[in-house]
Formats: sequence, structure tokens, C-alpha cells
Amino acid sequence: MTILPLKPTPSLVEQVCSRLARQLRDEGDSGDGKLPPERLMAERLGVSRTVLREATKRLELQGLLEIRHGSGIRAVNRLHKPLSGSLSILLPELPERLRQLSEARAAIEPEIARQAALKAKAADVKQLRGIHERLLAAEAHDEAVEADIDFHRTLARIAGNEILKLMLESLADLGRESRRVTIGNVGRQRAIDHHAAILNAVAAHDANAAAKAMKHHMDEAAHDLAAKAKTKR
Amino acid sequence: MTILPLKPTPSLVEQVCSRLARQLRDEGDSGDGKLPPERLMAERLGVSRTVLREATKRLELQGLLEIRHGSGIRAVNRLHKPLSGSLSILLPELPERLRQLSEARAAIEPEIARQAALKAKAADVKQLRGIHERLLAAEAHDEAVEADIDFHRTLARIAGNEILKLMLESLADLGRESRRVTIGNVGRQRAIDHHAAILNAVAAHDANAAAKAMKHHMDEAAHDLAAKAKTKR
DNA sequence: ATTCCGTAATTGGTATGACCTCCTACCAAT
DNA sequence: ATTGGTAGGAGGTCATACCAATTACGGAAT
Repeated sequence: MTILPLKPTPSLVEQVCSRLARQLRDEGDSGDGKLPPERLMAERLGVSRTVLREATKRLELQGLLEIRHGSGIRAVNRLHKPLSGSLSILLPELPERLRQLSEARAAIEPEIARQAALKAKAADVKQLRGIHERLLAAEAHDEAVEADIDFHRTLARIAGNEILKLMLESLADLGRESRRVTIGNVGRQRAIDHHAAILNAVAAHDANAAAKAMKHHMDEAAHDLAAKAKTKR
Repeated sequence: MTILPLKPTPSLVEQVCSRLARQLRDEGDSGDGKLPPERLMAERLGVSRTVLREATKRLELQGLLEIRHGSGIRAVNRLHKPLSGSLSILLPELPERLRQLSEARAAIEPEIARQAALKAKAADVKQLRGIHERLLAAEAHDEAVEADIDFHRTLARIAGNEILKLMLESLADLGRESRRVTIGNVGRQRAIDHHAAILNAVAAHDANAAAKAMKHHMDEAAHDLAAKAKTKR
């Protein structure tokens, strides 16, 4: 006879995790997203505070919760860069990591641009234009960087693929440093030109042109990065 | 006078996390990877067992550790799909998720193939051939699926980009279902042809051809998937 | 001597309760 | 109205005890 599989009892922490996660997803954005204090939640769930804490810690790592000392626990709608933690462990430090980073971005950004071109509504194009204006008008370095990040993030939203968007967010978190280089005094004008080309392609719903323009943007950024690394040496 | 910002102290859990992570990374695969029991580790680090536990739990989630009740804690080399947890929460269920999934794979797989073609050594090509043979010889459905997954995973290793590899692993975890479709009785011969084309391009170090072949592979898989979804309806 | 089984030791899992640190809001003094 | 202090709430850490799963060891049966 074949023996019964006999459910492998999930640990309490896992049970609490999945239950909270499900509840969070179902609840959605209704309410302020504030959760009861740990002690109360633990009591309601019928587990110790220890378990409840390990569960919330885990959900925080996955980007579902935001735990702030002194304040409390809040649900946060958008997932947070689940890759960045693993990556900072995986790759020792800067030189090689930046190279792989730009390679990864070069893979997904063109696809995002392509999908965005296919799906962009008039309002989306308008929003992109607004962000582009901000880049043109930016005086401080940081403003330009933020506008650049916003541009890419918005494209990801328009593309309507949560997975690609999540990946991009994860990479952007690690990539601010490299972008500081790209948008530097040297490359800023080029970045503006590239963005304009992408913008036009998206506005025209020309998917191939958008992907190509974005690819070009990525390649030049990678080139600048390599050059920078060389002069540094 | 301007007041100094005074660095924000990272929490104890974070400190323990990064310290353990660094030590694990430095140690590498030397030794059996077995760690001291929780109580001992906590004492050595000078923290409570609670903190030590929250830290190990976190590292386990990131795939650096394996915690087994009664046995102990062991280091495990390969990181685990940090995306899958977030995604299963993020996207309710199958139909739309599979579409986004194949879109994401279509973005990164060609880039992996491209890099693999550039960097493949003779031994790498040989290994790929071996895996391809397994796909040809596979009789059971599961064997074919596993060989397919292995093919892509090996390409990722050859490409030498940890970030892309990590992303692929994350997606593959969620994609077994869709691949069961792709490698089904219908698409199996095509999958073999595609793999052969990719293999040849990699062996010839023809990056563009490899990327193109992989793109084609992805597009057809997506097409099959869409067709399957339609008949299901 | 080998195999099998039960018991004990090891080790992670959970539960409490206490104390510390940080954040917020409220209130009083200026 | 602004400033500064103060009390309560809430997460962070700790120490201890007990529960549960796994492994290791030793004795009994073969």
C-alpha cells in the first residue's frame, strides 16, 4: 500500500504570514492601511508576540508592510525591491555589480518601452511629456536624476506589466549611483535627446522604434559607465 | 554652527544579518556549511536568541540558509527566487499572470542567450549539448520539462550575470505550469528545434543569432499559451 | 555480530513578561 | 504663536522556560 502523504504542518509563522498577506491583499487600498499594534494582533491571532513579530518582519522584507519604530505597522500598497536585498549579499561591491546591473536593465527596459508604446493612452503620453519637461528644466543634479527615474518608472506603469515593473524598481534602487554618472554634466544632453526619441516613438505607438531608442539609451549609458570606470583606474 | 547628522544606528537584527551574510559569502563552499546552534551563535554574537532567530529567518527567506527543526542550520549556496513570494501575492491568479510572465521572460531570455554566446567556453557548449540530448531522449513529460528548465538555467550560468540569472530563477519557479504547456505533445518538436538553433548560435559565438533564436522561442511559447487559454474558455 | 526499537540528548519552535528606545500628541510656559 | 517638556503608545531587545522534531546512542531480540 502507498502511505499517506500526511500534511507537513506549516509552522505558525508561515500560517500567520499567509493569513496576513491574504487579508492585506483582499483589503487593498481601503482605509489608511494602519494595522493594530503587535501585542493586540498577536492576541487576536492567538499566537505569541514572538511569532507575530517574525511574521511581520518577513512581510516587511517582501515589501508588504512598513514597520516603523515608535509609530506602528502600516500596509504599503506597492511592493518593494525584493531583489535588492539578495543582490547586495550576492555581489560584493561596485565594479562588477554595476556592469551586470546595466546589462540587466538593457534587457528589460527596451521591452518595457515596446509594451508602453503599444498601450499608451493620450493621458499617458501627456504625463510623459510633463516629466520630460521637468528634466529639461531641472537645474540641480538631483532633480535631473529624479526626473530620469520618474520617466522610466512611468513607462513601466504604462506598459502594464507588474513583473517587469517590479524588476525595474528593484534595479533602480541599486542603480542610482550609476545614473548619477549617466546624467552627469557629460551625458545630460544626450539623455535628453534619448528621452525625446523614446517619447516620440511612444506617442506614435511605434513599438519597434521605442524599443530601439531605449536600447540605444541603455547602451550609451553602459558605455559611459565603462569609460568612467576606466578613468577612475 | 551646523549640527552633524549623526548616523542612524541600524537595528541589531540588520547588523546580525549583514554580518552573517558577509561571513557566509566569504566562507563560500568550504566546509560542510553547518552553523552552530542558535543559542551558541547568539551568545557569541552578543545578542539575544530572539534577535538571532529573526536574522536567520530573514536569511532563510533570502535563500542563504536552510533551517531544519531538530537538525540545525546549514548554509546553502544558491539564492532562492525572491520574486516568487511577492508575485504570488501581487497577482491574484493564473490568466493575466501567465501573460505577464511570458512577457518578462521574453525580455530577459534573449539577453541571456546573447551574453552566453559571447562568453561560452568549449566545456559550456559541451554541457549544453548534453542537456539537449536529454531533451531528445526524454520519454516522460516531466523529464522533458526538467531538461528544458536545465537548458535555460545553464545558459544563464554561462552568461555570467548573477542578476539576470536570479531573475530567471524567480520566473522559472512560477513558470513551470506554462512550460508544461509549451513542452506538451503539441510543441515538443518545435521546442527541440528551437533549442538546437540556440545551441548552434551559442557554439558559433554568434550573439545576435542566439538572441534572435531565443526571442523566437519565447514568442512561439507565448503564442501557444494564448491559444491554450482560448480553447480553455 | 547485526538489526531493531526505545530512550535521552540536541536543537529549533513557541510562549511570557520585562525593560529599553523611539515616535507622537498633547500641554504648559514663555 | 512658538517653544519645550512630558506622558503614553508602539516597536526593539532581552532572559527564561517549555514544547516539538530530529538525531544519536545503547540495550534487547534475532
